[in-house]
Amino acid sequence: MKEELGGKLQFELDLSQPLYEQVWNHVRSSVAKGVIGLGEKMPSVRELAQMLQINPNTVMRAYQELERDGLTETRRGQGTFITSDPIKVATVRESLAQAAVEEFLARMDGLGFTVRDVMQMIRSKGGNGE
Amino acid sequence: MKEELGGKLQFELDLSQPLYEQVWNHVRSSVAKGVIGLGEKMPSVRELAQMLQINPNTVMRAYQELERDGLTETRRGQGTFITSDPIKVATVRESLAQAAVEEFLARMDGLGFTVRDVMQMIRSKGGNGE
DNA sequence: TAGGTGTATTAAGTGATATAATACACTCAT
DNA sequence: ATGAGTGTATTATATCACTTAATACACCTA
Repeated sequence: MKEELGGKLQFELDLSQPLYEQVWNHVRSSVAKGVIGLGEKMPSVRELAQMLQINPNTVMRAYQELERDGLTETRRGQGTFITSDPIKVATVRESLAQAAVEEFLARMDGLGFTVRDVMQMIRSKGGNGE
Repeated sequence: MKEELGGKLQFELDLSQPLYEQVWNHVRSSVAKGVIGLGEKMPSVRELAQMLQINPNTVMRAYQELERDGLTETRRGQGTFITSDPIKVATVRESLAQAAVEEFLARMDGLGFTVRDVMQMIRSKGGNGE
C-alpha cells in the first residue's frame, strides 16, 4: 500500500506543453485542491518517470520547480515531500491565482473589455457557487 | 501622409514569445479596440518587417494567421487590408474573449477556486466601470 | 554493505522559431 | 509594355528549448 500517491499522479500527458510543466502544474493543482495532503511523500524521480513513461530528468526538472515554489522539501537519500506548512501552500496558491488574474485581465483589456464586461461574462458562466 | 498605420504598429517586441505571435496579437488588439479602423490598409510585409526590424517571413506568418482569423483580406499585388465587415471583427473579438475566459476559469479551477471566488477577486480589481 | 533516494554531467536528437536569399505571380500607375 | 510595389513560395541555415539517454556521485536507511 505505498501507491496512494501513485493514483493521484497517474495523469495524462499531451504534447501541447512541455512535459515538465504539465507535471509541475498537476502537482501544484493537486496540492492546492487538497487532493495531495500536507507532508505526503512524492514518488521518487525514477518511479514517477516510470509511471508517466517519461525521462527521469524531465521529472526532476518539475521537482526542482516545485521546490523553488516552496511547495516541496527534498531530503537527500529519503525523497521529496510536500511541505507540511499550510501557510506556504496558501501563499503559493494565492500568488498563482493572482498572477492568473492579472494576466487574464490584461488579455481581456487588450481585446477592449473592461473589468465590468469581464464580470458580466464570468457571471453567466457561474450559475451558482460551485 | 501614408504612415497613419505606421505609428499604431510601431510597438516593442520582446523575446518571451514568438515574434509572429506578438505581431498577430498586437494587430488583433488594435482592431478589437478600434485603434485600427475597418478597411484600413496594413503596411506591406516588407515595410512592417523594416519597421519592426524583423524578417519579412515572420511578418508574413503573422499576416497569414490574421487572414485565417478572418480579420484581414489580402489582395494580390495590392496589399493586406483590415476587413470592412464589422460582424467579422465582432465575431473574432468575442471568440477570442470566450477562449480567454474558458482557459482562465479552467486554470483557476485547477487551483481550487470556484467561479464565485474568482468574481470576488476580480471585483476587487475593478473599482468602477473603467 | 546494499539498495533506494536526489543530483550532476555529457551527449544527442527533435521541433518550433527566425533569418537570409531568391524567385514568382499579381496589380497598378506611368 | 514597363517597372515598382504587392503577396507568396522555396530552400537553406542557425538557434534555442525541450527531451531522452547513459552514467556517475553523494546521501540516507535498513
